[in-house]
Amino acid sequence: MNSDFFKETFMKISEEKRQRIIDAAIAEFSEHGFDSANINTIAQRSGVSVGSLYKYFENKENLFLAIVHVGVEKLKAVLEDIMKSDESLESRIEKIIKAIQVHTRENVHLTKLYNEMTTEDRSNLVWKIVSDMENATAGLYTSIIKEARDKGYVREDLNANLFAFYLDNLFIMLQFSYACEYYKERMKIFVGEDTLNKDELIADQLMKFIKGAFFLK
Amino acid sequence: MNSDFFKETFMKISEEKRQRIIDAAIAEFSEHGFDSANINTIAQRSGVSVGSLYKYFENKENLFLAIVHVGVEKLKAVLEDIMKSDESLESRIEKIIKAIQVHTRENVHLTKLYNEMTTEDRSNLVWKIVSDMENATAGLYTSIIKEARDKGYVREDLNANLFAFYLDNLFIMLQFSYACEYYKERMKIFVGEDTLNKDELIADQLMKFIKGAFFLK
Amino acid sequence: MNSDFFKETFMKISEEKRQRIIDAAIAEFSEHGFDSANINTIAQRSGVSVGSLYKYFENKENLFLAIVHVGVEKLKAVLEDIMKSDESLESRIEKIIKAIQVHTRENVHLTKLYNEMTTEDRSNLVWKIVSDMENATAGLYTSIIKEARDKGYVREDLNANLFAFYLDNLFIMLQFSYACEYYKERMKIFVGEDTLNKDELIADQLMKFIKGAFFLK
Amino acid sequence: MNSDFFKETFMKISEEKRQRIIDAAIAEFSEHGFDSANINTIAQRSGVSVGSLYKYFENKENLFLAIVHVGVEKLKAVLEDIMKSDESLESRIEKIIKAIQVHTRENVHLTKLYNEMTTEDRSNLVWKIVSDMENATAGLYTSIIKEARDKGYVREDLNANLFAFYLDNLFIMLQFSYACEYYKERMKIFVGEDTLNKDELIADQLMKFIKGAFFLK
DNA sequence: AATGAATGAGCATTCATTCAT
DNA sequence: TATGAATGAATGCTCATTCAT
Repeated sequence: MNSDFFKETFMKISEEKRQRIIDAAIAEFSEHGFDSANINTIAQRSGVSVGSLYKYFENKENLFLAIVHVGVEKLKAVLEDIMKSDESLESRIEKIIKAIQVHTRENVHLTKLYNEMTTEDRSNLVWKIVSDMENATAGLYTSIIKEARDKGYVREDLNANLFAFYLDNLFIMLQFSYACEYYKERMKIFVGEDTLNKDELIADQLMKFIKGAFFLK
Repeated sequence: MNSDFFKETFMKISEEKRQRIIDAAIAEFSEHGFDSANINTIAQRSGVSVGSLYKYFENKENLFLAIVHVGVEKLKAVLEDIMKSDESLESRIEKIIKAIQVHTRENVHLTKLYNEMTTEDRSNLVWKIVSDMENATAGLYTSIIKEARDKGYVREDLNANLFAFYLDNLFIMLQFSYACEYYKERMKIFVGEDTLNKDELIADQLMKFIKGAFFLK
Repeated sequence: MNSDFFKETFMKISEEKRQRIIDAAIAEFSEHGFDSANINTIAQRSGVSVGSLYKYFENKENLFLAIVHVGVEKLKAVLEDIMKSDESLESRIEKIIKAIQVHTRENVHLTKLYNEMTTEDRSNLVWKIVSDMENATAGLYTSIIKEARDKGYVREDLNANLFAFYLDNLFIMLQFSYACEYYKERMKIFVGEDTLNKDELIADQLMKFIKGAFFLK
Repeated sequence: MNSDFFKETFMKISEEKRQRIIDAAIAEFSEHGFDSANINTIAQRSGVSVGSLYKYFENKENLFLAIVHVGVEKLKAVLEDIMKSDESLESRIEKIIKAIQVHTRENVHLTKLYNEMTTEDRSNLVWKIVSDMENATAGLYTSIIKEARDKGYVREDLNANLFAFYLDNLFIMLQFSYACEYYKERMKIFVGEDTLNKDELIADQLMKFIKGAFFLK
């Protein structure tokens, strides 16, 4: 963990307690946003006193940033894992789509938090944490696309940077559509009520969409 | 205007005063988010007393919802205007992209507000307002795509609903990338610092991306 | 009143309410010192809501400074009134002593506050307010002493500045001895339990002490 | 040491550690006042755990009182040393003035603490500790003055108790003027900026002032 | 005996909402 | 109808004190 946001003491407590705090904070922040999130509630939810919380984190903002950091690292790990294999662009994209479906469902709060972050006043600070990941994935996408283009696997006339951008846009919206109430409702309009059972359809069609965009026919 | 969110009195005041209130509220809510937005500040900014504000709107939430409603209607008008022409799918998509670029720049606050809305807590209420528009656009996209598919203009194997969904996803992210700090920063990673001067490139490549996804070659 | 410390709104309320707030604040601050003084208690004591208090004063510190200012102005008025007459040094000193006895008893809280002030961390800020008075009285004392010296009424070998300093020191201690618990107890050691009935003795002997110090015999 | 304020355990630790605690406490209390003084900071400053501190002292108040006691004893020693010689009143006063100048500069914290003590709230408790010294010095001053008066060395018409009182008042103010920020600033008004280099002048004039008050001419 | 992590009551300050004028 | 002063509940943060190790 990046210790810019928490004090030494936070690493001295039991792994289990640390996790309880992180979980409670992610839940609270993702449900209410930064301003309305209640530190006292986080303390209660995690079975820790407010005083202790302030022993671990300088203030509310740092707790928030630490939490964001955790979320980012988790997502980064998932994506890098996939991207660093040496499979084809096509199969990597397919894997990412599936991974997003699984990871997002398992980390709904984290994804909500990510959406929350994009609205904050604090986005400059937040940006410092997230940019690391965004840079990493952007770079990966772009280079893989370039490689595929140079090998003649995908159309020549595409701008690798922008295609990577649109690709990532589709992925981000996919995440939100699985986690955030608003986007979940919105997806129902297109997919129907039982979105849960349509994972495969959603993935297949997205794959088709993306392949069409990228590949020669 | 939909009177679910404001009291009769709001329609009795001058158009100009009403607009001042709406503008001030949009600015305040989009800058600080729902919770941190300050009703007293909105009153000041719009040159109206708090007392009056509460004569026009039941409470903070209703003011927010009324504002959201305004934003939605505005966006809806832009989109419907474009979609209701009888041009080809391709040229309509092109027009939407350009329209988003122009409209978003002119209505940064509104777009931020839209992002804000997608955030928890109030999303159920918000959904009631937005669903109307989302349904409309979703329906439009889908039917146009179906039509094009039936006419053999686009690939046969696409699911019109889902392709419409991904299309709209790309549009939403494009809006945010032009208006919200976080997404603006993120776009820079892919496009470089001077995103302002790359409107055409961004539009062209997005067009290429979408055309590839949809069209036969 | 010096408006550096309160907001306009404070002058818009009724004289009576303003006085209640000032009295409550003086009492609270003089009893507990700056840090332990409780704003919520001041609000209650003065029959005003906390919210209102914060409408009148930016924060706790400004309320404190405003209060100090009031006290200083009051004392200043008393002293200047006496010093500006054109009586002899001797009779002016006598009048000051009597005035201190009366004023201090009538403004016990204010005098306690003055003692409190001398200990505060905040003494730089406080100093700005008080220095005005201290400068005024110091100047007055010094010039009167100089005048008396030049006229040959008092000993020639005295340094007017320093004699003014010691004179004022005696006056300050006299005030505290009438108002602050600690100094009251201490005075009893010298004067006996019923200090209350010994005003005259105390004044006479102090007069004798000072006259001896100043005057030729 | 008077064990009313500390537990047995405090005497069982090394002299050096004890001194560290006392020094840290004097510094903290004199810098911030009783309420804002931070026990945890005192623990850190003295390199002792909070737990231990509470093993030595029942609570914050008792630590404060113990500290006050130390300060009082120190001052008492200085004064008694001087007063118990059998020199003349005049030379004893002179010695006290010089001693105050030296001692105060060496024990600024202690003097600030003394001023702090005179403040409300705790003054009853404090009084119990200080009264011992005040009684001693008051008695000493008074008896010496009486003696001098009976011997015809000083004016007959003075009330020994009250003259002792005023004398002590001058001494107290001298101390504060050398140690406490507020009083230091105030002294500058009378003496000018470089008070540091005017020790002799200050002492000489005070001597003159007091001698005038006491002695026949 | 010594430690220092944990506790939670307490307080300054904000702001949605009300209501007398 | 309009005003804006008044309200007071709510919350981030601190620190004296405890107690398991």
